[in-house]
Amino acid sequence: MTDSPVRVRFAPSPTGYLHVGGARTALFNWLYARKTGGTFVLRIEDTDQERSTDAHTRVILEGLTWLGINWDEGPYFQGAESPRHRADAERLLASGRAYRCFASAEELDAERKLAVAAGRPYRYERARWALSPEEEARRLAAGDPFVIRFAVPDAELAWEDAVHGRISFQGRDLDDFVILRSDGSAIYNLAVVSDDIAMRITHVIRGDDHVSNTPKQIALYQALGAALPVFAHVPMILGTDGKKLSKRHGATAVGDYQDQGILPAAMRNFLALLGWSPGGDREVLTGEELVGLFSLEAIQGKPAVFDTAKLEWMNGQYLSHTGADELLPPVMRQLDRMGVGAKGRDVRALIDAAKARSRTVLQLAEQVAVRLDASRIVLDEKAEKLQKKMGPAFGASLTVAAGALEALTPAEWTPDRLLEAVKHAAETHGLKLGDAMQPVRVALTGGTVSEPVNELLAVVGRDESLARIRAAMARTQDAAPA
RNA sequence: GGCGCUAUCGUCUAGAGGCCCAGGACACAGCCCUCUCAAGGCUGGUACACGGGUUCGAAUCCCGUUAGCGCUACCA
Repeated sequence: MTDSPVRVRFAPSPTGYLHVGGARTALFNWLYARKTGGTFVLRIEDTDQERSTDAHTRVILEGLTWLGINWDEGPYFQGAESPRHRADAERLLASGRAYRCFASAEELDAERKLAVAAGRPYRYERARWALSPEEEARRLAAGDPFVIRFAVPDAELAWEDAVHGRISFQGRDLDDFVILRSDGSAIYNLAVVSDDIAMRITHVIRGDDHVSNTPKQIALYQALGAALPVFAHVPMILGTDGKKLSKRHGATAVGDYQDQGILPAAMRNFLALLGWSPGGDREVLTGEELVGLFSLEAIQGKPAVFDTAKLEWMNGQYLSHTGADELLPPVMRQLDRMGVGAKGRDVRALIDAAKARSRTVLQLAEQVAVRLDASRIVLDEKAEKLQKKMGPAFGASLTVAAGALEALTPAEWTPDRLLEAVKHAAETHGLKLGDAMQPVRVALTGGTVSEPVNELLAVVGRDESLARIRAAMARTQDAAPA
């Protein structure tokens, strides 16, 4: 089994967007495939006709692609495999491992309700619904609807889980579950096993919520005469309140993070570290390192809380270390959305100026926009406070700065010369460097935080910088009491 | 209720019997650097759920308790 080439699969059902939990499961499968030189198969489990949509399928594929998770085979659609599912059910029926059950859903529901009302656990009893051969033949001939149930063996159903170690269930604790509906379509557990066998899947890496399906599936593999794959059940992802991550917790879809300006590489790195650790103190890892270090056994057995603050920190790390060329497309897209044109400027220089102080592409684009377009300047709280605190000195500083800067020719408008000029002006007027710089920063950006002021001036440009300083001077004069 | 999984700082985790009166990262506080902030550096607080064993020795092994989570459908 384990000596045959590794084949793993990610099998989402297209009934919603690509959840971060699903994305992480996909990532683990992908990492394992890449690590072992195996094959990563994508299978869409669209057998729930009611809830599955093509739009969801598309979003899932886009999400995976965005994360850089590429698949080697597929996407296959489970719905197309129903003839094989049915054939497998028939085989089980023929071999006596499964049987027809004529109990209707209504009858069963009624019994269940009764049991619950009486406060006792409900169990499906095989004997309770058993029919004599004659009776079964009669109802079959009459065309009565029936489902096919799997006769769960009274035996231990155990496996060596790659993340949890040995897990064991007793067959007698499991009900005879339905494998084929009365309309002839397969139920999940049969469909999955049938597909995984047909696709020669060697390692089933999936969410923890499938642990209790596994004994049923193992019994099915055995009854179908197929070798068992290795199972690896990865724990759930929780919200900050310790509950399973859901819409209530805000962003849960991969697309949400894309919209918030998270870089795919950062998202991938963060997701990989959620429930898995390479050991030691490593945090920021390249895709290659992730692949090289990955192992199923190092996956954590307990659920992990999704910490947005750490994601953003991680994203900031990537933002700082990613070149402007690479950041240009997402920033341009965002500027576009904001309705800000590049005006023939080299946006890459602006990206380099602002990326170290941004945690998301959104923040970065906002900073680029301010440097591009004066109309986006809005005094923030700290800037207001500074201006108030400095009083007339604020305007005076600007006047000093303007004087020194105007003396510079366009050719002299370089970071070095700018720093020199401002320093000199500050000295001659007895100003502290900070008192000379901060008002300029506020005039140029509306905030008290930015790259060094001389670099800011250089990147905004001579005419534009001077215009912004003059505008700020005018503004402070208006605000000053008569 | 039954069955199963899990249990180290607020969060992500390192730790596979002595190296641990528990290490790193995020977050938080302070300091340094500095025109501001970020980055970087330094410092600080906070954790082995509880109770029994086993052992010369337990965060690490065993049992129990408690808690959280999952499953318990003609959903996937």
